[in-house]
Amino acid sequence: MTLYTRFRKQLDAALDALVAAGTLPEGLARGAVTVEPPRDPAHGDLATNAAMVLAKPAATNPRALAEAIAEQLRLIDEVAKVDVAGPGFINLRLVPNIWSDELRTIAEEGGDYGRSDAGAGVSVNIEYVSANPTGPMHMGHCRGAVVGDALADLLEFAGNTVTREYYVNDAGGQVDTLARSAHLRYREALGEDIGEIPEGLYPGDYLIPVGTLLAETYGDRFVAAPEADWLAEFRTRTVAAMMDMIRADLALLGIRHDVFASEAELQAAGKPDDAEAWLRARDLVYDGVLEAPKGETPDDWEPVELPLFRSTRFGDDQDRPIKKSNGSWTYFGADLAYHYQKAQSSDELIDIWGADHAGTVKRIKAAVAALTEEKTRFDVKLVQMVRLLRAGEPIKMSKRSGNFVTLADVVGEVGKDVVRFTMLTRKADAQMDFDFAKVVEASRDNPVWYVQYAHARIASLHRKIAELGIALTAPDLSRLVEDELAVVRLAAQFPRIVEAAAAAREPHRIAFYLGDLAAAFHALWNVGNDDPARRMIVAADPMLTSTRLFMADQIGQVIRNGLALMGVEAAEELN
RNA sequence: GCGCCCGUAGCUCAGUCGGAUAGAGCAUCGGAUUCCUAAUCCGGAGGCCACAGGUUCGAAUCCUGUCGGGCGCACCA
Repeated sequence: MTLYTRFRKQLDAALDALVAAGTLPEGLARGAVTVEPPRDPAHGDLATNAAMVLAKPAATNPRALAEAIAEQLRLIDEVAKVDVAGPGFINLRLVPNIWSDELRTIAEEGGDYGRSDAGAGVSVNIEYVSANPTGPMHMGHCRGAVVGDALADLLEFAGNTVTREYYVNDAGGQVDTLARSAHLRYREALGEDIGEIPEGLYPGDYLIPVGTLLAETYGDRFVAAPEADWLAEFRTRTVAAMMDMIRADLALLGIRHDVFASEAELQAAGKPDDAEAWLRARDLVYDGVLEAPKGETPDDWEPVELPLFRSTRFGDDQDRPIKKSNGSWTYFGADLAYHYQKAQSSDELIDIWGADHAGTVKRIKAAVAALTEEKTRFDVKLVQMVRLLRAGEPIKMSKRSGNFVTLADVVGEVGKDVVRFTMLTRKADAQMDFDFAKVVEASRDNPVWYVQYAHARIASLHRKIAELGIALTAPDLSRLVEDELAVVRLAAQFPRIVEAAAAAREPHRIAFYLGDLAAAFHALWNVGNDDPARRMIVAADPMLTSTRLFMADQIGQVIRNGLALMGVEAAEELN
C-alpha cells in the first residue's frame, strides 16, 4: 500500500465520521476524491480535494466543509499540521520522519518496492509485435515491441495477470508470396541461375538459407512440380523459419511472448465460422453490398455482395466484410474470431498497433464489443513511427530492395538497453526521432545516459567507501536535511507513478519519472562540489556517510526498479 | 468528401481522474568553475496551452465548431 492510498483510507474514515455526525449526507460518491502530493511542496506533503468535490452534493460550501474535514484529520497521529487553502484544498503536513521511514520501506521491499495489487484478479492479454512472418524485424516493428513488452511488465508489477501474445499472420496472400519466393531460392540452392528476383516477390537475402534448407529436405522433386504440390508445405516451412528469425530478433531485445497464435490454425479450427454463426444468429452479420468509397473511386470497383459485420451499430462508419468474394476470410473476419478467442481466456485485452492501422481500430473495437456483449475492456494502443537519423540526417529506407535497417543492426550498434529506454522516452502516440549519435551521447540531454549515470554514481559510493576504509554504522535518518528529504519524497512517489502509469497504460511515464529522479539526485550530489560537508562521503563522519549512503542506495533501488519495468539493466559503472 | 491522431516556450517534448502561480531538456542571456564527487554547475528571460463558444466551484485536460498538420479510407495484411 502506498502512502497515498493509506491516507486515502484515513480520509475515508474521516468522512465516515462526518457522516455519522450528520455533517455530511450518506451515500455521496467519493470517486473523484484524490489524495496526492501538491504541485508546490510549500503546500505540504499531501493534499486532498475532498471538500471541493463533496461540497455541492452535500449542499454546503467548500471552505466550511474543508474545515470540518480538517478537524477530523488533525486527530491522526502522523499528521503534524492541516491547512485549508485556496478554493477548499486541504493540505496536510506530516510528521518529519514519515519520508525518512519510507527509505526503510524501500530497503525492506527492495525489488518489490512499488509493486501494487491494484490490478489483482484481473487478467490482461496484451498482443504486440505481430509482425508478418515474411522477413526479419526492422525498426518499424521495434517501438511497438518495446512499448508492448514494457506495458506487459508494468501491468504485471501493478498486480495484473498478463499474457503476452503474438498473432502470426500465416494465412493470407503474403505468405503465399513468401512461399513462392522461397521456392525460387530453393531452385537457386539446387544450382539454377534465378537472375533478378521478379517484382512482387521478397528479394531479401534472408531467404537464401531457407532455400538451402528446402533443397536439403526435398531434393529436386519440386523444382518443376506445379505450385499446388509444394505451396502449402513450403509455406509452413518458410513461415516457421521466419518465426525462428523473428523470435531471435525479439530475444535481442529481451522479449519473449507466452503465446504465438496462428491465424492458419485459427481458420483450420473453424473459429471464424463459429464467430460468423454466432453473429448471424444475432443479426450482426448479413449479406449486403457496400457503397463505393467516397472521394477517389478505384477504377476496378464493382458492387459485390459480401457477408458484412454490422460494425456501424457499434460506432464504425461502415459495415465491414468478413469474407472476400472468393469465399476466403478477410483479415478482419479472422481477426474478429481471434479477438473472441482471446476474450475467452482474459478479462481485458490490449492490442499494440502501428499508427498506419489507425483506420481499422473502430471495426475491431466494434467486433469485440459485439462478441463480448460489451463486457470486455479492450484498448488499442497506436504506436507512431520512428524516424531514424544518423548525424541529424534521416536514413533512407527502401523496402523494395530489401534495404531496410533491421532491428538486429540497431541493437548491435547501440545495445538493447539504449534501444529500449529510448523507445519509451516519448508518449506512444507521438512521433519520435531516433538519432544513432544522440542516444549514446554522454550528456545531460540524453535521458538514457543521465539515469544510468545517477545509478552508477550511487554504485561508485560503495567502491569509494571501501577504498577509503570507512567503517559503516547504522544510519541516523534524523540527520537528513531538507533538500535530501525532497529527493526522498520524489523517490517515494514511485509506487503511485507505477499505479498511474499502469492505469493509463502508459509505460513512458516511468522513463520520465526516472529522468526527474535522476536529475534531483544529481542536483543533490552537485551541492557537494562546492561544499565538501555536503558530499555523500564525509570520511571524518562515518555515521553521516552511512546515512547518506543508505539514502542514496534506496534512490538507486528505485532507479533499478523503474529500469527493470522498462527491461533495462542498471549500470554499475559507465565507461 | 468521410474517419482517426495531433496542435503546449524559438526547437524537442512532459503535464496524474478536471485542481492551486502550466513544467523539463536544448538553444539563448547572466554568473560560477580548470575542480576529478569526472564526463560541468547555478540562475534569468521566454506562454492567448492553435482559435471561438460551451459544461463547472475550477479547463491545457471534457463537449461543439473553425483553422492548421499527419495518417487512413471497398473483398491488403
